[in-house]
Amino acid sequence: MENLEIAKVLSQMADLLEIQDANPFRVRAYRNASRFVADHATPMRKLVAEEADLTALPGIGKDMAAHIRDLVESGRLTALEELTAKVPSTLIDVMELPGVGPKKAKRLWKEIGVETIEALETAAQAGEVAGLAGFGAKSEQKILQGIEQFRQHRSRCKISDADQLISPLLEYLQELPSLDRLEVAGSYRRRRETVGDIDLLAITNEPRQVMQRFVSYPMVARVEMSGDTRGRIALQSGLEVDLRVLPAASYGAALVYFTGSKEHNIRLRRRAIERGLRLSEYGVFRANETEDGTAEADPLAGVQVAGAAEEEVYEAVDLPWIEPELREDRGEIEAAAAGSLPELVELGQIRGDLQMHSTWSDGKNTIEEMLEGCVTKGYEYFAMTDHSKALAMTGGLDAEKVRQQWLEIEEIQARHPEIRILRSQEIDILADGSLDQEEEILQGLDLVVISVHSRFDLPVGEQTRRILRALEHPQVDILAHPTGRLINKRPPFAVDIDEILHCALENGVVVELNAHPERLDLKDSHLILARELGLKVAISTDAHRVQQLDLMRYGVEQARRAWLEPTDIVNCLPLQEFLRSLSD
DNA sequence: GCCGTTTTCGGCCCGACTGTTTTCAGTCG
Repeated sequence: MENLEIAKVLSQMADLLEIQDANPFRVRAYRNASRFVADHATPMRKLVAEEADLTALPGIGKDMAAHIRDLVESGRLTALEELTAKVPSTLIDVMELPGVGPKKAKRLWKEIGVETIEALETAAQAGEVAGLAGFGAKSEQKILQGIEQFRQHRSRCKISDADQLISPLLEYLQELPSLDRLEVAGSYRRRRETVGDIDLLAITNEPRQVMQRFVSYPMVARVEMSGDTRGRIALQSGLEVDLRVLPAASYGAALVYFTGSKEHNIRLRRRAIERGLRLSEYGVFRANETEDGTAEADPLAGVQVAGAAEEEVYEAVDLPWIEPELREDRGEIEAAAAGSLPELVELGQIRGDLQMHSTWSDGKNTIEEMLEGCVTKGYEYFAMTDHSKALAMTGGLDAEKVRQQWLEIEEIQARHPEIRILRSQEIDILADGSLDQEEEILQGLDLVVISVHSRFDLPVGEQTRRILRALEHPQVDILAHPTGRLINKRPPFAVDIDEILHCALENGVVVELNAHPERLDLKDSHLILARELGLKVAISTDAHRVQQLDLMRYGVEQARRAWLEPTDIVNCLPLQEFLRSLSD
């Protein structure tokens, strides 16, 4: 059983326990374990096979370790079966609906026998829901609306789509003179590959005006909530946007809080408590105790010791400021406390782009146009990586065509001494692991990039062996988009990524982080593993037109999420050093 | 259910909004 599946079972456990009114901290333990397993690049089945001590993993104790072992070995979990005997597992879907949590799901089930979304729809349409205690006409309507949405689109929004969708909203809000500051926080600021919704943070002395403008944005499909300090709208695109309005004295604390992640925030708050402080979106306060010893209910009670800037919030809990991309509780708090935070790679440090296509195959621009685009970026070099002949639909190049292309490259290079063109190709890994190009051509290329474009459905063992065989070819330099996923479109092909990364390291092959926002392949947890192994990474745009050279930023952001520094990235090397690294 | 050199027991983050509750529970982020 793979990590994602194990994570799913653990999360189901959490949902079902919650419906049963289990100890909320027990529920949280399952959620934490689920999240950890989902994010972990090394397969649990491998750790189990090696008889590794699973309880050494964060958030995994004796019980979780046993659960994971059961799931790996039998694909089943007795504890889950016992739970689903008591609570129908289809209630998990019902809980996905907005406004329906564990308590209401339980009531729907116990009082009117609703176990599924379909049954709930029927009951709501018949008006049976509104009469239940805790429900009313509005919640019944909200449920019906939620079911509609549930069916339409459930996928998260790609970060690049979010960039596009919210920039006009930001401009619209910024036209308001009384708005002092506007920031996008949340997973968007952490630059996750997808975002569930958008969190906006506004600083103003006129909260009503800002909220009013927010809810009257022309692209609003519905207003879901609008109070004095918090509002929520759904755009016509389906993307939901939250706006929180705060005073300037709380700006830093609010930005920390709404940037998250939730797990990162929990750690910060715990540090605050350890120091006799209370941390909320309003600031850091010296904790006051009421006479009976309970916590003060007023969030602004006590003396504010920090809050206007992020730096001072971190300082109040004895930490340096932490880059948003790192705030996932994946060790950044410990590193910050120890003064060992990484010096994250920046876009300006990229000196070349190592995958792009031209009109020779399926690109839309000529080699020279792509060159000019790279010069504009200030690059020292770039690799011209048109497809190989197996990809006939892209006009892939056979040996003869490649030789012709070399002549053109030579001619263009002569006219453009300001940038080095690397003779390269994106060569298909055929189903048996051999490469789709003649040996003589492979020897003549400056850079050999390989990738899988076919037979995505091979069983995991076969797919892995196919790629391992290709990695062992002595001419190979870079393995491109190693898992083949397309976000929201195509799952990664079944492959043992752990084994592939190890094999790449042994064979001196660099792995590509494909910067295209639809790919972002490798994903952050894979890149973390690569870094731990000391495996180098290439960030490449895979541009098919000049404009797409701009996609580099998404790759760099993803790399930053994985703690990568410029020394981890081969295309941060100056040209001569990069060329030397290829010959090693 | 997890965790820990102050703890192996007793903690575990915190506040806003909605709807239906006539004073607050549930949900959400």
